[in-house]
Amino acid sequence: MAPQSRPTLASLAAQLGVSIQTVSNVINNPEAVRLATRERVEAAIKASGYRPSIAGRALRTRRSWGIGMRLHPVVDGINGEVLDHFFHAVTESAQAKGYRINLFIAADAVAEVTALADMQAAGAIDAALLIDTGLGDPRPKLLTEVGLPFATFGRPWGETFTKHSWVDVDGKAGSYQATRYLQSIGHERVGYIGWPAESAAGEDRRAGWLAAQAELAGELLQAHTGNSVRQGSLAALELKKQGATAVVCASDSLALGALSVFAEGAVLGDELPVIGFDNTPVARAIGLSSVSQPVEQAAALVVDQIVGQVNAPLDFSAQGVLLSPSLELRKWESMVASQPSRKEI
Amino acid sequence: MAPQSRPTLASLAAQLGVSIQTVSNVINNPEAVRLATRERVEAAIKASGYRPSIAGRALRTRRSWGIGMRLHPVVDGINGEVLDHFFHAVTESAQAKGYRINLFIAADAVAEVTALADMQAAGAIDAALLIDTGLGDPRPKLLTEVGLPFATFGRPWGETFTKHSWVDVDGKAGSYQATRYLQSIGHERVGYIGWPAESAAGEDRRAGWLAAQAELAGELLQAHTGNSVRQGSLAALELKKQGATAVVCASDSLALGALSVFAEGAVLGDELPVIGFDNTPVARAIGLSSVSQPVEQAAALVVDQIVGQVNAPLDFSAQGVLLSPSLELRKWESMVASQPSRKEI
DNA sequence: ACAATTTTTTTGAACGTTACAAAGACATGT
DNA sequence: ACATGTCTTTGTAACGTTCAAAAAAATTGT
Repeated sequence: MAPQSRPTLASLAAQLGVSIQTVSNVINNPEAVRLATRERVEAAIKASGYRPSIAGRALRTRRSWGIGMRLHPVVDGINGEVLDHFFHAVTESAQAKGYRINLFIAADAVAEVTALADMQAAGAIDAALLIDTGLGDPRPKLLTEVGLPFATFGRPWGETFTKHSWVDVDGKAGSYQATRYLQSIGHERVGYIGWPAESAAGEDRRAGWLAAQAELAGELLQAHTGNSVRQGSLAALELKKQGATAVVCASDSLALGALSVFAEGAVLGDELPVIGFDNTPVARAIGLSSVSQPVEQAAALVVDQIVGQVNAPLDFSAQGVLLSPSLELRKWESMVASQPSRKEI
Repeated sequence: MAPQSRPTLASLAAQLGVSIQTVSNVINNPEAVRLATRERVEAAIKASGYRPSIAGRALRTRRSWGIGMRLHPVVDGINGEVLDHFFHAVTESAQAKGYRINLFIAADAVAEVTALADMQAAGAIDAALLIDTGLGDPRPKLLTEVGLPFATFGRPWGETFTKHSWVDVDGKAGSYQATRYLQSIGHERVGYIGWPAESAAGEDRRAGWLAAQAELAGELLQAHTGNSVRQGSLAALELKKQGATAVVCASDSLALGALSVFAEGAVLGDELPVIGFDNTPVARAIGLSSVSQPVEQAAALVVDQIVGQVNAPLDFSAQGVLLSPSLELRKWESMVASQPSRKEI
């Protein structure tokens, strides 16, 4: 009634001379309304710019259309780009299905679950999306106990608790492909630079290289280290000493470091004997080949899983999907990471 | 009543033998309740794990405690890290004040405003946070017309519409400081590598270098280019030809490129004659000096501004805050970006 | 002991929506 | 004309919360 206030079902109904329920039906159950009435109501809705109140709707239906997602601490930055991309894709997929992403921060896994449970209790979210599952991750079990629907980006590692929906990328397949490629262009002694064995995803990536190199029955040249560029360089130097002529790396950061060792003598346009992981912008800029994760597809699938669970919470057909990454081949484009031959520029 | 359902004010009240309003008061207006009653109610609340329904609350109070924030397309990645950090800090600040961040995506500025207006109409958000203001940005004006409280990270550039709250970092002061530092360690011919003149933030950063170099009355050596590492290298090469001995760059990406030209002959531990901007992890890894933005402070302030506007929408005391960046000085740590002298490792 | 005052608690209504059931309109077959 | 069935519309109630005002209880002063 008040001129300033936003339109509601009641105000529209009064204006049109129909009942509130009829207007509601036009929105939620159009087939139940006679065509003539429907069109009249739809026109009024459009003209008024009416939007259903999510509070009113949530109160009545007990659905918030919110998905809780923890914003992890800023990680390396160079590798966080994959998560960045994933975030974007998830938000897009969720939005397309009518869901909104609710961000929050938490200090650790337990605090994350507590925060999610609180948000659920408050009716702020219908489900959660977990990122970056690790070995023995406690969150899936806890969330299941709480009764909050969820899916994870990252498979369940180890035996802890596996009855949930997840999407992950097959790191093993990626590094296998990368290693085989380096072999195919003439490298027999392909080394691997990766993370400590505690990292489940890291071990997965290592397994692919291992499988490919084992086929050649040569010496296995590998290094476990941190994720910095510097550490990549140091590890690369060591592997080169041991006779490696090329390396597959667990990340682009490590690959960037390895370049300074393995790109020696190469000129712009060459295929570099180093392959990274995650296909970050840095790799693109430099012309570094890298294993690319199908981030958008993963995001779409994980949102599908979440929506499915929200709509059918009883149907406990938890499923996992393992996506295959692809190898992005490139030639050296930029002179970073080694002294360029000046004439090439 | 039902054993499964979550506690509500009504269920608590019934259980305690008090009225609903009393329980509500314990939560929102504790001073109004007698101590003995209050403690009894508080104990029951804690024991039951009760959380107020945000839907019920929002419906009644017309406050959603949501802040809309657009997730921008993944940018360079190497520089997006600043935004990443800002996102994190904003979420943390907002959460500490009881607000939740609602993510969404939009194709362009107009779509962003439309989406925000829709969310406001639906009662999903109370306010918006705009990021990355550009020259002639249409959003502040549009949002003001819509009547949605907001603040921006980024000052209003140009004359378009300035009556709004904002927080920004003084890029000019940062590059001035950087240039002066390079001068102080012996460089007279400090060049500048920046972005095209269309970039308002870029021009701001350039202005600081300009001011510092103008004081020496020497030749002004500068280049406008894109933001890639490669372009940084090319520009650096050109400036070096013209006689520059050091450069200040508009970003760490550019600085990374410039290093391959200006770090020639340097050894690990040297102070590099290149200074970047935004203090990204890459700069940290390499040992590149960089201008650091006070991201967390900016986030806290912009959230303060938003909360202030939500609570006092009539008080139109739009204010801008300009924060000073700091110069992070480093010494060359990693061998990326140039051939390392092998013995140093 | 009682009126006046203050403190504490309760009552009733409303925020906007949808589920459910019932009523009304309309057509069909006898 | 009337019962029967289908299609369309409407009334009532409820989701959980807070506001405003009224009622009840406790405190104070005389």
